[in-house]
Amino acid sequence: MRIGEAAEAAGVAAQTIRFYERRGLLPQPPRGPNGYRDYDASVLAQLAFIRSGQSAGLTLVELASILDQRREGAVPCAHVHSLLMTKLNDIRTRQEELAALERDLEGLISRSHRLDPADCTDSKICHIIAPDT
Amino acid sequence: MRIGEAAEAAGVAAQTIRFYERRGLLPQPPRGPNGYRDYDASVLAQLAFIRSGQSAGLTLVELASILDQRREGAVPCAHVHSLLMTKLNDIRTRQEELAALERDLEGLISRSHRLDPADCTDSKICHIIAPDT
DNA sequence: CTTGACCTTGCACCATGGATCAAGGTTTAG
DNA sequence: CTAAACCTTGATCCATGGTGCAAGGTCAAG
Repeated sequence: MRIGEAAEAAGVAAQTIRFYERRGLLPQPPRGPNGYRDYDASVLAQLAFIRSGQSAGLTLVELASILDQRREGAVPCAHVHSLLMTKLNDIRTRQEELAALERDLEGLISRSHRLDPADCTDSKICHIIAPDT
Repeated sequence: MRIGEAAEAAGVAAQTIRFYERRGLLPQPPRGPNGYRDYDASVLAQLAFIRSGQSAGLTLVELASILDQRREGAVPCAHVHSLLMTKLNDIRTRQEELAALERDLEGLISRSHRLDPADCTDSKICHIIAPDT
């Protein structure tokens, strides 16, 4: 199976497959006499895995580490579990940051309703966004 | 006031000031006979404004648009208000995305407790992260 | 005169996940 | 034979917000 067929079957661009190979997510496939990459069906499972992993918020580097373990013959479950736990923690932290930012923005917006544009002086540039009120 | 003094007074690196100038956030200051930038105090207000704007989640491009309006003599209040509203919407959307991702991750993690590593076949790569269950 | 601190410019680099282009080789169909 | 469609490599670019380096000019103190 050539790269274009694999790409179409997996729903990604052929360039993306080469990119994954360079990044170590996919192993280097055997080549035909013309230098073309010759894939077997397992590449489709790996591409599907990458997609699922990405939708779970894992980065390509993290997915590469999982695929590496797999290729070395290990069962990556424990590693995956710890990656997922870390990711979940990151997400919760990010959520708190966003919530804080949301409160800030709501404050600024409600303040903007009380302020008079005429009071917006050059020196402040914008009195809605004022240096730490 | 030279760039180093301005940088120290504002608490940013001198290179950052040059970077802002290139990005259009700061106007090109007059130069001394030696070619050195010669700032007046207003640059400090602008730097402070940039910091506040950033902490409100605005990008440098957005802040540049505000500062541009200011320099053209306009009162940017309406523009700022619309930027803030858009930003607030973006944040809420992002929060929902993160919440969905959090639920997905929790599902995967709880599933990982029920699964047996022995069932983790090569073809699936990792049965915790399985192509769309 | 020399040293050190400051300034100038321009360019390259960091991570992220690819997209796009250039210049050429191959294969397949008409 | 030729054109289209596919493949190869390598390089460059996107946005974000800077950081760092190199090579040189300037200025004040000792």
